[in-house]
Amino acid sequence: MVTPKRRLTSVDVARASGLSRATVSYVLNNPPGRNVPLKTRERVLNAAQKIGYRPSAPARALRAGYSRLILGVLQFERVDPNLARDMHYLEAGLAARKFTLIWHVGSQMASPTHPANNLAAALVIAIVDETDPRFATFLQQFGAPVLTMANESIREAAGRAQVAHLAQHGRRRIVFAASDRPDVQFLSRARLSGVQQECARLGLKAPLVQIVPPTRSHAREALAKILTRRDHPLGICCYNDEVAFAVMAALSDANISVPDSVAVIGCDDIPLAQFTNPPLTTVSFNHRQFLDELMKNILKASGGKPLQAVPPAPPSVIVRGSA
Amino acid sequence: MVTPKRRLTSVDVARASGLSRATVSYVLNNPPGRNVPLKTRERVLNAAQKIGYRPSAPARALRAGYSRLILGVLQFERVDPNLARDMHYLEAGLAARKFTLIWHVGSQMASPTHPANNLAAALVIAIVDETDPRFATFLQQFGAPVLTMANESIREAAGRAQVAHLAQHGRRRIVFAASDRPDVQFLSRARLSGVQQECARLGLKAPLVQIVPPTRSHAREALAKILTRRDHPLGICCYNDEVAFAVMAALSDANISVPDSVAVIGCDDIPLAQFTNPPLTTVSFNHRQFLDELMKNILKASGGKPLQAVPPAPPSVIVRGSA
DNA sequence: CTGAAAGCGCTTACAG
DNA sequence: CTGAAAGCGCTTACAG
Repeated sequence: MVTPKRRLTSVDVARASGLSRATVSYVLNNPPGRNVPLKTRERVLNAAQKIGYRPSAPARALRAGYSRLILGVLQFERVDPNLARDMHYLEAGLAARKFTLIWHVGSQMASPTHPANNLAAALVIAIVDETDPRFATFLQQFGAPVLTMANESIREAAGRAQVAHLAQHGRRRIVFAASDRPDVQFLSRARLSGVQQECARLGLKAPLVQIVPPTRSHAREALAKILTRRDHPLGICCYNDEVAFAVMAALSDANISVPDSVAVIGCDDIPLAQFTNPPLTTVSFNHRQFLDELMKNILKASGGKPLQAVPPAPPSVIVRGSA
Repeated sequence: MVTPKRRLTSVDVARASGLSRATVSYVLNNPPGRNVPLKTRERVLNAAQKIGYRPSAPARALRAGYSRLILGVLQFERVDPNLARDMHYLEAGLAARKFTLIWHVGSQMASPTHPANNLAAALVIAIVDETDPRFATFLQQFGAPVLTMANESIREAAGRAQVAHLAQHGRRRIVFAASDRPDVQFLSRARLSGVQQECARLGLKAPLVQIVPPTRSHAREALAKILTRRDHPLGICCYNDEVAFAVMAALSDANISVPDSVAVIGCDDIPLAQFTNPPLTTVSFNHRQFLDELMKNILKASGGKPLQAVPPAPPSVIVRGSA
């Protein structure tokens, strides 16, 4: 006789184990103050395993009023190998506490009533432009407390560290090489602000700002004018390592020696940074400490406690050769 | 009088609009064969908007037995700027059809009964190592049809295209520069297979295989022996552009001119590829066409139709200077 | 268009 | 440990 295919429920586990639905649930959820004998536990778990039972997350979430889902929001463009490593670390920590971290990587700002967006997440972690007011609205739609990870002060600190390093190595004229990507302008601004602060503190002239397009020929043209200024030893702070690659290529094309004539410093320490000629000096963020704090904060917040700001660890300079 | 905070339900919308719960649902879901007059529609939508109603996804999923959630599974390490662009395209297309694409990026293979993993997704799109049998088990736990995107034939085609280009430019001795990253070995193998096929087809000797570590000094050492072989004009097919960066740096350190002495070709066409000296010749995938096919397939599959393999478009060589 | 109702699968308080 | 039950919020078939 052929039984029609049907979702397996806790009733099936109860039947298969010869126990009650209540006991099945107690075993599977381990509520405090309910000690099911080991033998009974095993009967339940074996039966569940045997018939291939998987509890329904929607039903659970509906019943509980919340889920153990944590939703990360970011754009794929923001993912670099370092961030990837950090996110694995974060996810492993959350998984150990039975939270699942899933990601919304979209640029799609769907309507708030769009049900598919309503995941009943316990918490939203946003790695987005917190200065963009549209994001506040967007994040609200998920109907969960929001923890914004992006952090202005750490970005400014990176800019300051770049200038401090260049100044220590005798550069008196600072250029900030900005990205032309619209989606990172807010990051770029914060970093520039740090560069400006440090120039002022050290008594240097205000930095020149030059947007560097992401293609070789355009980067070359963009930098041509600035490179004729040789009033002082030039140091170029790049928005990030990608921009630094473009700057290094432009300098190479113009036969300008690095770091003798012009020093270049990047930001992020991507794995490819060591492969420029000369290898790229850059700024590295110490995220580990930050993530540990963040994790504590997440666990608190998903338990209903209010969120608090997490202070980032200071960035450090990785000296390689370009500055 | 202070009302206690409570989740808003469709009952609240019914009350606020002075209509019935059934009507609210009909307006919000637009079921076929139910034509609610425009005026009534507006009353419902305005009320929902006004009180800030957001339907409960878990309740909906529980009722419907399925969700409009599509779960993508990949590792952040696999994300490059090109993939990011493609995924935005895919997501926008799905969003237009009211599907939400979310991502599981973890390496955590949680237990199948872990409820948080049970999202009741309509479909799972996996960008993973399909040759790793553990993934099959892992993906099953999501309890949805699985569409594996990774595709052996396109990878082999990339390897063949690399060799064809090098051979056309007079290289008779082919080296395959492999990655040492454990997580891409299966990709690397497929690409090598394509390289071997094309060498055989063109009557070249079987390619030498050299693992290239991702640090400059180790890459240099690894390539030292191979570079002494000058029996034939050498062409190096790199597993991807990252490996190509390491190879180019090693050649530069050894004062070997590219492409005169040794030609180098990458794979993927990452944005930084143009910034090596000389700029990197590489293989580019035409994903757009593939994604359109994939989208059709997804829509079919989430409607219960069986999945079918999607043939990829052939890759093309971007000629820049290194080969 | 309304109103009353069933039922998706789950957890949990309750009486035994 | 069981058994019967309620209720999370939703959609939808039904009679009116």
